[in-house]
Amino acid sequence: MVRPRRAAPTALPGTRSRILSAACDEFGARGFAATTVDRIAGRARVNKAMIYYHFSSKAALYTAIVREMYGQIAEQLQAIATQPLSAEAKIDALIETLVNAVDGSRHFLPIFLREIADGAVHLGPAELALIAGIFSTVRGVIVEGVRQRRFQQVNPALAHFTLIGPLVMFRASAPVRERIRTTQRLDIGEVDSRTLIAHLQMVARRMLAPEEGPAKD
Amino acid sequence: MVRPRRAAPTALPGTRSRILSAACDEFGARGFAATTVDRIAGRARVNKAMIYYHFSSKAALYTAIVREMYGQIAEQLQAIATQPLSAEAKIDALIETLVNAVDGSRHFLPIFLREIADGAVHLGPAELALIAGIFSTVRGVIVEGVRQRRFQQVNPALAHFTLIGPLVMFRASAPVRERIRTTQRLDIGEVDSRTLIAHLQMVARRMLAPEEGPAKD
DNA sequence: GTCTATAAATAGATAGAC
DNA sequence: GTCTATCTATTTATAGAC
Repeated sequence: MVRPRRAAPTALPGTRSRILSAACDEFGARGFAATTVDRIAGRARVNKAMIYYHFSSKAALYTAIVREMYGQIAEQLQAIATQPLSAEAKIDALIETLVNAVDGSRHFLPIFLREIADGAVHLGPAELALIAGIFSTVRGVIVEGVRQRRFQQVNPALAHFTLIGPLVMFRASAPVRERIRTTQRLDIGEVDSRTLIAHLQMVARRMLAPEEGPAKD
Repeated sequence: MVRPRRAAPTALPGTRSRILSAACDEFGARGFAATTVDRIAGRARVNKAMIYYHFSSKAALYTAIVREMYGQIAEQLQAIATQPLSAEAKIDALIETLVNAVDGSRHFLPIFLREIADGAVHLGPAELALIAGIFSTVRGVIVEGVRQRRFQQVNPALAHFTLIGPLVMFRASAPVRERIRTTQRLDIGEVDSRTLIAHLQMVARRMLAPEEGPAKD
């Protein structure tokens, strides 16, 4: 699926990937508008003109990053949804994969949150399709479980965001919590990936459990 | 608490509030960095120089908006937490108040989400204290319920974000869902305030219910 | 592929008249 | 309080040498 980049024979090693990595850092830390091409170039240790040699514009560089980031996670989730597992097991696996993806990339959530806040104005149909795919996969498993009467008659849209909302907001707000902890003397608390996964799976189990009779565990 | 503005005797009516309203629209729609003082001036139908007469800088205008927005909700939540109610009733009331606040302001969530994503770099101690107050109030009710054994032994930080995360992400993502619905033919679904409140209260009740014996309702 | 130099547009902010 | 005009710095993007 990933089209191999034809690197010119005389290319310096990794220039393009250094640009991508630096841009990811900058966009993740500051957002699209506040990020300057100058800073990306400086961080990547290349001249600014190099960025325009490899990418047609600041926006094209940004969408390239979004496509790579969200393409990976969309694929992983899709793989889970198509496995022959119970709806409960798929939910657990989706949660584990989402937490690992979020905890594996410092920039995944900041970029995601800003696109949500911006109404995805920086994204084209291709990137929007990836986000739609993520949404569709999670939602599909919930609908499947409800149809099979394994889950209670919950609104799929609300159940969907009850799965991802706590993860997204808790992990994304860590820097703000850290500022609050130091300047306001209020420690809200941190948890490791394993604890977070267990909590989200507990919430999902309780939320989705049918009205009568407890969930099977 | 709100210091009354001394309007100069000859002031045109509402200039300052038109600026605040226009700035709220612009910051909410585009974020701090992408918003220009020119656009705010145009929307408020005042000259750009007027903005600098009323506010010392773009940043000061922004923080004034944040203080007003988050000050109001912080007060409302605090009022609930100090009432003589059971922890369960306080949770229900907090949820209802939060949903109504979110649904009552088009710009509340976009601004909040971007500050989360940015690590609150645009906020000073005063604005940070307001956000800390919101966090502290919600968290305090959870800790209270756990201490009274009315809630199960849940991690307060995780329970906290399980309450607000679904609300924030579901409502904030409505514009993106709308784009997905029209361009990707995927309808994830919308709900009214009442349905959203009921769902969040259901999730809270199930999440917090003690291990043995159902919640009292 | 990589660089220097610069174009062209736009940003935040201010001076000063009224 | 409100406006016109402008300053200064910064930004995206490109031309052209090597």
